[in-house]
Amino acid sequence: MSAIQKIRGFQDIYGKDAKKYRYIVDTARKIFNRYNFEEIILPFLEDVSLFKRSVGEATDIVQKEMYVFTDKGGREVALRPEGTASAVRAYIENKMYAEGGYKKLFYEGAMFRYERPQAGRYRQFHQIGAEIFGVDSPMADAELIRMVKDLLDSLNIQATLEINSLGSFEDRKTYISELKNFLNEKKEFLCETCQKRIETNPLRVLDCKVEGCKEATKDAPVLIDYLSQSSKERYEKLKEYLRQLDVDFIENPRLVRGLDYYTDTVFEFTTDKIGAQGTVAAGGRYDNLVEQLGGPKTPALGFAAGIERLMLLVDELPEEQKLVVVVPINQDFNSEALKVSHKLRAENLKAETVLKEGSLKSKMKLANKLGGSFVVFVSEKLELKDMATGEQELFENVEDLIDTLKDRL
RNA sequence: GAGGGUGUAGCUCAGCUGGCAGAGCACGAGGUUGUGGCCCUCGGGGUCGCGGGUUCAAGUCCCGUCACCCUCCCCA
Repeated sequence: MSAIQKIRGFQDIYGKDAKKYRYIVDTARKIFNRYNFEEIILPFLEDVSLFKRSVGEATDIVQKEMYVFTDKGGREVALRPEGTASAVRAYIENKMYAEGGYKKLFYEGAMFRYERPQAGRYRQFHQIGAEIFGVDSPMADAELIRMVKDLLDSLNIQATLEINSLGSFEDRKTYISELKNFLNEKKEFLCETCQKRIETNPLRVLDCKVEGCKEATKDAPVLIDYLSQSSKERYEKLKEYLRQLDVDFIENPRLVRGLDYYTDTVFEFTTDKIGAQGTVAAGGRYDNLVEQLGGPKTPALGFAAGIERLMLLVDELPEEQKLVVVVPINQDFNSEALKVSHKLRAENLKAETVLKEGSLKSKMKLANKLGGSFVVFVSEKLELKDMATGEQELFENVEDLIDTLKDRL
């Protein structure tokens, strides 16, 4: 019988990695909570057209990377490739706009994209993200970015923040057609992929790392010159607020994002420490999306961070609660040992009963392997051993032992 | 979707121009019949990723396939 393997690009996260995962998510929860975001738990499966209409019909995500299938009811469904579309759908469907004011949501969980796996890129990967609905002011953009920075700071991750403004759809449309004209004139100097990108993703050409392309696009039209007055002002405000919040940033006039729905502010936190997939968190504003998906006109913005990528950058985990290993010295004391562990746990101590029967020596080896800081020997009496010093102390009853343990842990 | 690399013990890997499948670590038992780590002794472990081919003989050569890693593309 050959063993079954996991699906390509999918992974089991366990051991230290699971701890990192949990640590990252817990940290994010804490910080998002401080900023008064509410959690929303979103479905993994959505109607395909949700993503077609939000992420964009022409994007790689929709064209090549979605897990799409027909369910038993004949519905065309997709495993979500990202979280924003679902959040927006939920915002509209649950009429959260009717609550008045504005709405701040965060989510966490698996996303699915059928891509070739590589470092920091999986077919099932996990994101933490947050969205703000109903705020027009760039104050929100600044606070959102500050919040992402808070998260990275608490995880002790250094990343560079790049920002840009894409303006409105209209601004961008004019710009893109100008850019296409420019690129078509320079076509012969561009690399093969960029020649194709002129039609598929002209903004991306400006980001190309090939020297020839860099040279050819040096004098390319710059998006910011095409922005409306209000977009420019918004962008200036954002920069002012970011400085006020002590957020360092680099302006990258060529920064674009791969999803169609962005307007005005876009940002990206990147690092060069984890290989080719350097973007660790990214987001921006999407003022048209809610309306585009059938809701009332609502300005909105958000971001998402890749948990696996953050995991590559986290090396220190917070200290865990110390473990007490309860060892019956022989079988006659098994039931007493179970009771002792039970009592320790009832007092919020982390206890492991040695569940293997055998020589005391083998149980001690196990206690050591399990990482016990203390061992409690259970016989006619109770004896506490400090595994670091080897010192032992006798106790008349569990209560006294617990008191001593609480002091020492 | 394109290119390159790698699959041998639980882990890290060695195995030359084809000729008995190995090491270190880890694991188990014992040395101490009520005490871990260090040390010593002994021991268990392999369809050499999978399928086919060449050969007297394949871990080694050839073809296919799957998985992983890396790069491009794209993105978190």
